[in-house]
Amino acid sequence: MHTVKEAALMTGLTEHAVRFYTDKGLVPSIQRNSNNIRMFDEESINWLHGVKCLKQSGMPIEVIKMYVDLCLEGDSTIPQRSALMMEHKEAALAKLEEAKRHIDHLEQKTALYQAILEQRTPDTTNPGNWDKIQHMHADVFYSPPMRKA
Amino acid sequence: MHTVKEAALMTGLTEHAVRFYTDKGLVPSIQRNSNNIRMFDEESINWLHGVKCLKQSGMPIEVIKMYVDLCLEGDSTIPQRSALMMEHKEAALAKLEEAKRHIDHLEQKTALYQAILEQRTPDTTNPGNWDKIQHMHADVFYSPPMRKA
DNA sequence: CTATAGCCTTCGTGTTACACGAAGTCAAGC
DNA sequence: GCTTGACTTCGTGTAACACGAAGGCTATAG
Repeated sequence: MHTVKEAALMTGLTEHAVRFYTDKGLVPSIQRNSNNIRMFDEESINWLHGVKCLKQSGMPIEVIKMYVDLCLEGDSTIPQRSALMMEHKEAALAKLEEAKRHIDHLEQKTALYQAILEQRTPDTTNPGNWDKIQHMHADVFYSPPMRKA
Repeated sequence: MHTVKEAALMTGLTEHAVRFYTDKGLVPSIQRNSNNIRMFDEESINWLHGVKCLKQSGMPIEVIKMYVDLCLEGDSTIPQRSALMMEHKEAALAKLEEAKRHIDHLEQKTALYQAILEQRTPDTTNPGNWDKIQHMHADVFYSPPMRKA
């Protein structure tokens, strides 16, 4: 049996978030002891993990709540739950793909910066270098610094 | 040259967001025509893409603004920009890893649901199935629906 | 010439998922 | 008996827009 503080540590959530989730009914297995203190058993910790997973993968609290409520209604809601999860998984996968593209983008930027820095500030005054330099800077971010303004 | 609407379409942002970003100074290359209308050239579209990338990978607008301002200061800020990007890339990578774990989690859930559904509602009334059923439901999400309450 | 459409502005409110602090209340342990 | 740690409610703040309203400009089409 764990307290809020422990549950927070175990899940990587803040105490605020843990209380918030329990108060919203996202941790149905939770119990209070005689002193009204939230007691988390392993199952409750699992729910917290699950809620964290769903939330961090983009599901709004409201929808998580719906899902939890469906769980509480018993086996008859399994088809709906399944559909919900499938949909959400697809959405999360799409986001993951986009995140990968963003990472690629960032990789390119950092690689460019590294290339520039490893050249130890190429001699900008030597016209012979200009092509190279222009080209190098050309995409960091996303053009040579504008001096238009 | 593109209008706000076009820029929104091209980048996948909303018009609101595009105006928001330009007003915050995140698109330094943007110009207004004689009728005070925002005109996006290719460079501005690129900035929008870049801002979108940074934001969606978790960078707060405020920090993006700092980065853009550094860009405008010229080559002398390249080391800072590089460091900023490296840090952000690392953070984004960490998030990506976590996202992957979440996806794994979701895969398991959906697989479990599929398994249950493909068995076409196993006969819950037959005690011979109970072990199987209990076990199957045991992790969907994250225990058999509580009937404690 | 006027009507419509598209762009602009500012204003104001709503949203999500908390973060944070304050104030006050318990119960347990030293 | 005092500190500690848990609890409560209250209230405010935040980010990054979303959305609508009101009002104004300009270009174009009929």
